[in-house]
Amino acid sequence: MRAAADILRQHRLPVTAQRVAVLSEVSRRPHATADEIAEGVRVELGSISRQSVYNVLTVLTDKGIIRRIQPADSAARYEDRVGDNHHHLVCRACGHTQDVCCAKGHAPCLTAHDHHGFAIDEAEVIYWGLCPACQRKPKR
Amino acid sequence: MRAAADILRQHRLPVTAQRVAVLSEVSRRPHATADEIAEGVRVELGSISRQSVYNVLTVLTDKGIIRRIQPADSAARYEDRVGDNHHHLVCRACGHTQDVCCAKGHAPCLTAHDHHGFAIDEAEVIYWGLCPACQRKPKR
DNA sequence: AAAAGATTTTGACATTGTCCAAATCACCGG
DNA sequence: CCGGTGATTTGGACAATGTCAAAATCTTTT
Ligand SMILES: [Mn+2]
Ligand SMILES: [Mn+2]
Ligand SMILES: [Zn+2]
Ligand SMILES: [Zn+2]
Repeated sequence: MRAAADILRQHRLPVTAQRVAVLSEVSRRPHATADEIAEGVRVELGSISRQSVYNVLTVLTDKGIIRRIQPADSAARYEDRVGDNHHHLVCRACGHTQDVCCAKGHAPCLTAHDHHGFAIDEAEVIYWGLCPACQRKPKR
Repeated sequence: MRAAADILRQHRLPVTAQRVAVLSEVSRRPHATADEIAEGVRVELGSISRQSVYNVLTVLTDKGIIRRIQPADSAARYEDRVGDNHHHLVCRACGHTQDVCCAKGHAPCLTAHDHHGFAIDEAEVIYWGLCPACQRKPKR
């Protein structure tokens, strides 16, 4: 995996400490929320504004360097792995998010039978359930 | 379709004007948000508190009378059609949401190849794209 | 018709984001 | 290496969507 700074330069984005730290954190901790990323970055950098975290995540997402996913009942999550059209397993209890390979190959990996005239560009699949840890916890 | 009041009684829920109106509105206008439902109910009832709309939607959802869906970049939406495991086509531009039959039969209609020990109870599929109307609008 | 329990309301509060203007920084050219 | 310039970062206000809790009101049941 290339260094964050190189990736930024490659996309002609000015290299700033905040961008390097946010991108590194996203790589280090897949599926983290903006807040979790901010925490991680503060360990590295000492501080970063909430707004900058959002700014950086947005520009990286727009450039296609990272991907944003937004499962129900959770803040948006971000990840490094782009372009491989994988899907997610999400725990209803703790929100733990796990990558899962696409059953088919490329996007869109499913075709709606009757697409009602929509021009579909992505089929998003989220498998909901309980992660192994939460299955063991007392149910109520 | 049975009258809202009957459905409520059938589930042993006290029948109130607010519940009847909210449930009717959800039936009448599939995939509406809580705010849109509130507007609709106010036409019927004159007024309803924001909190009651949420209370009613929550109890109806918990009883399985309606279903809540939460596409990215949109408030939660509600619908009548439960238990048929259908999916959705969502317009990236205007949020218009269209039902689409499940490619397979029952839930979970897809099986993750490697499910990483998760106990999966639902495979949620959202097809993203542009609705016919938004395809015609000038792109920018 | 009254009692008991559930629902509705009101108003405060939480979370997750976005908007804007001022301060600061990164990069380029000399 | 030093400014200048345009982009980025910050801080603070604000917006959207929900949730919490207590008091008032309604439904159901005797
Ligand atoms: Mn992933
Ligand atoms: Mn639907
Ligand atoms: Zn879990
Ligand atoms: Zn549209």
